[in-house]
Amino acid sequence: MLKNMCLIVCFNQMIKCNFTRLMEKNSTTEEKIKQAARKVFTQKGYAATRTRDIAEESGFNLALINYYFRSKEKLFDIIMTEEISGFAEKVVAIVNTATTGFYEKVEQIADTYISFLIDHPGVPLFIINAMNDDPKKFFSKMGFNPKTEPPIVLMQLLEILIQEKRNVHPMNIMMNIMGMIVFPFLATPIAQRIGNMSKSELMFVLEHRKKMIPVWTKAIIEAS
Amino acid sequence: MLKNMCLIVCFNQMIKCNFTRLMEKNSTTEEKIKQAARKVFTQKGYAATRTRDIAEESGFNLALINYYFRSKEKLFDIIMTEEISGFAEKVVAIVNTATTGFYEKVEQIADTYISFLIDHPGVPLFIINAMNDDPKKFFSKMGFNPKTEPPIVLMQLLEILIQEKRNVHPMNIMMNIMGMIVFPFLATPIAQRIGNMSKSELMFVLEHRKKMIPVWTKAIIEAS
DNA sequence: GTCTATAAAGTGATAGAC
DNA sequence: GTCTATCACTTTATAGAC
Repeated sequence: MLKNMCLIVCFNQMIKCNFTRLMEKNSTTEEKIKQAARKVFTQKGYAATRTRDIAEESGFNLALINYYFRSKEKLFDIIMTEEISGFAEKVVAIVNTATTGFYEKVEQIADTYISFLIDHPGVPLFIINAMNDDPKKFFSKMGFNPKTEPPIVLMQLLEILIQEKRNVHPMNIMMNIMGMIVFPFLATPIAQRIGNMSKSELMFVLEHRKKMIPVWTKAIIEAS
Repeated sequence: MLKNMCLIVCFNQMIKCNFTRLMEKNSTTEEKIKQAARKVFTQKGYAATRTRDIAEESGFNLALINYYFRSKEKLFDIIMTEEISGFAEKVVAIVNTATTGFYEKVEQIADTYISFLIDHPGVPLFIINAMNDDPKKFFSKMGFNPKTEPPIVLMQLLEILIQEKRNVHPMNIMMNIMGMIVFPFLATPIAQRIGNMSKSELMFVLEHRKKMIPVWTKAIIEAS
């Protein structure tokens, strides 16, 4: 009988423990505050958000922000680092594979990124601001340092340009590719106001870009 | 003798007056504060700049900002409006002429804009932030309202796309053109760090873009 | 862990002397 | 017009009760 009781208690403990482990990632106070911070920081930027905004958005008290994260800046750094890795890690893998060719990589990047950005349209502006605000900090958070070898895509592109005797700086091509992927998410208001586009129309245009960016890239290189 | 004195005084007054008129546009206190404000606002954005920063940058006292401009926000609005018109007015003229063709316009815009942006590299990020921060305010300051007819370029592009039976949304082409012009100025840190480019190298690349953007545009359209 | 209350510093704006 | 001094308010951060 005693043994049975013990087992039940043990079992309940186990359930509780696993349940907690499963839930905690999304429902801890700490995590809730982080989610609130991510939302507000992404929307308004560092300077314009007050810790009170984050507290309100999280549903918790102002003091808890400092209890969990020490300061506004430390919290921001965590969010920034996460956003950067979320943005970068997808691409780093693709960009540094030797087994795929250049155009194949462009295809993968365009597809992966645009899908990601459709779900996180505020990320590009957030990242570009963080990058311009403090480049050194940004690239170190990104795990990039001057000694890092240039990514394989860049080498592959260079090879194509040399082989085909194109007269362009590879960075000019890379900027076009990055711009084609990212710019629409910076200029959404233009599309909406001047282009007079509805949300679904914008969606259609963005989906179309996934397919077209590799094609356009090829055309750009061949015209150079 | 009295008459001579009078003439001299008059003459001196005239000199002084004209001299003042010539100088005042650049050396009035008001103008100096505006220049300081432009610099700081463009560098750090509205929320992150303190009126004290502007005062220090201008060389004048904090109180003079309110004396001349009533409030931080009113000063910002003036700067924003000026930046927007400076950025827009160049293009509006080009974009709405019926006498030039589409590709000719792209040529002119690329050339004019990139030259302008080389001298004012902080403007694109400033404008994009202002636009995303408060689109309604932004477009009204820009003199654009929903009733405004779409610019002539857009019509000309549409005509080309229909005539050549291209299967793209015109906005997709416009975003590429805008992105090709503007994106390098948002991503300068990438070029410098990852591309490891010196300032002169970056300059060379940017100059090359002036010529290439029309060519690339044509290639993109023909590949669509 | 979470709250209330408050300290400590910052920030926009103004009054008043010169 | 320009400055110093200061007010009024906001904002980050912490102390201490529960």
